[in-house]
Amino acid sequence: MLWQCCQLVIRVSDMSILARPLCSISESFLLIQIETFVDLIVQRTPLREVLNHLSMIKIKLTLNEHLTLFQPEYFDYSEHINAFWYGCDQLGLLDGGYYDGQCLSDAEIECLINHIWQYSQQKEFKRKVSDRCYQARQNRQSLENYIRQLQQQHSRLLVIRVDFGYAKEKQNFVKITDVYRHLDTMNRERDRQPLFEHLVASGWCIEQGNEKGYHIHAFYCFKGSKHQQDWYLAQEIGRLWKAIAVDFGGGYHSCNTPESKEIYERANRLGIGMIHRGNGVGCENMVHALGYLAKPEKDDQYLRMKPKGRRTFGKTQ
DNA sequence: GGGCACAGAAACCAGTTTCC
DNA sequence: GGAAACTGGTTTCTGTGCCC
Repeated sequence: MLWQCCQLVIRVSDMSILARPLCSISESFLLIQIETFVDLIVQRTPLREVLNHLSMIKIKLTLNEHLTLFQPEYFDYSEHINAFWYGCDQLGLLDGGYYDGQCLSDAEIECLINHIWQYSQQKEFKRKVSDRCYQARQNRQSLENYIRQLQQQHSRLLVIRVDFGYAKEKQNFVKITDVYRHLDTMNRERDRQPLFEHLVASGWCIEQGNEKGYHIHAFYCFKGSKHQQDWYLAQEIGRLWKAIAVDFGGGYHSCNTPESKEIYERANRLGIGMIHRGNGVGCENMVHALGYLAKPEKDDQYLRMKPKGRRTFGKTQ
C-alpha cells in the first residue's frame, strides 16, 4: 500500500524527469541524489519517510542512470556513494542484471536500505567522514602557510580570484572527466601563455555543489611590480577558460570586478587586488580570501566521485 | 616543444591519543 | 566505550627544471 502511494507521488511530481532522454541528467546531480538518499538512511530516518523522500523517488525513476556511474576501475567514490554501491551489489544490481528499467519491489527497496545501513555502521565509513574533514583542515593550513610565505617573498602582490563553471543548460552533459581535462588544459596554458609571464603563485580546487554542479575555484598571484590591472587579468583568465570549456558553455565569475571589490572593501574584508606586504589587514584578508579554496566548513561541496588517483586541490610549488 | 627525472604535495590508510 | 582528532608511513600524482 505504502509503495502504491509512493508511485502516485512519482507520477504527479516527476513527470519532468520521466520526459528526459536517457543519460541527460547531470552526473553531479545524480551523485548528490545518492548521497542525500544514503544520508537519510544513516540518520535513521523512518522507512516511510525514506520511501517518500524525493531523492528515493528520483533514484527509483532513474536507477539505470545512477548505475552507469559505477565504474570502480576508473573512479574513486565518497563513502556515501560506496555505501549505495554496496547496497546495490548485495541486490545483484551491479552485475548488469538490472538494466531493463524494471521497478524495484518494496521488499527489494527495504533490502537495499538495510544493506546501506549495515555498510554505514562499519568503522571505515565513519572514519572516512572524519578523515575528509581533517584532510581539508590540513589543506587549509598548508594553503595558509603558502600564502604567508608568498607575502614575505613579495612586497606587492596582485591577487586574482576567479571561479570557473559551466552554463546551466550544459551542466547535464558535464562529466567529472571533462572538468579534469579542462583543468589540465588550463594549467598547461598557464605555463605557456604570455598572460601568465609574471605569475608567482596559483592554486585551484574542484568542487561539486547542488546548484552549481561541478565548478573550480582558482586564484592567481602576479608580481605587483609588473601588473596593476587585476580586473583586466581576471577577465583575460576567464576568457581563456571560456575558450577551453567552450563545448560546455564555459563561464566564469571574477571576484576582481570593481563592484565585488567594493562590497569586500565596505566589509573591511578586501584580500584581492593589489596587496602590499605592509598592509596587515590586507594580508590577513588575502589569507582568508584564498583560504576559501580549502575551507573545511564547505562540507557539502566536496567531490563525490573523481577519476582514480586525481586530486581535488592543488597549488603551484 | 617533448621527454625525463626528481622533489614535494595530496591522498590514503592504519594506529594512537584525546575528549565527551 | 565510542567518536573525533591527530600522527606518521606509504603511495601516487604533479609541478619544475634540465636536457636534447
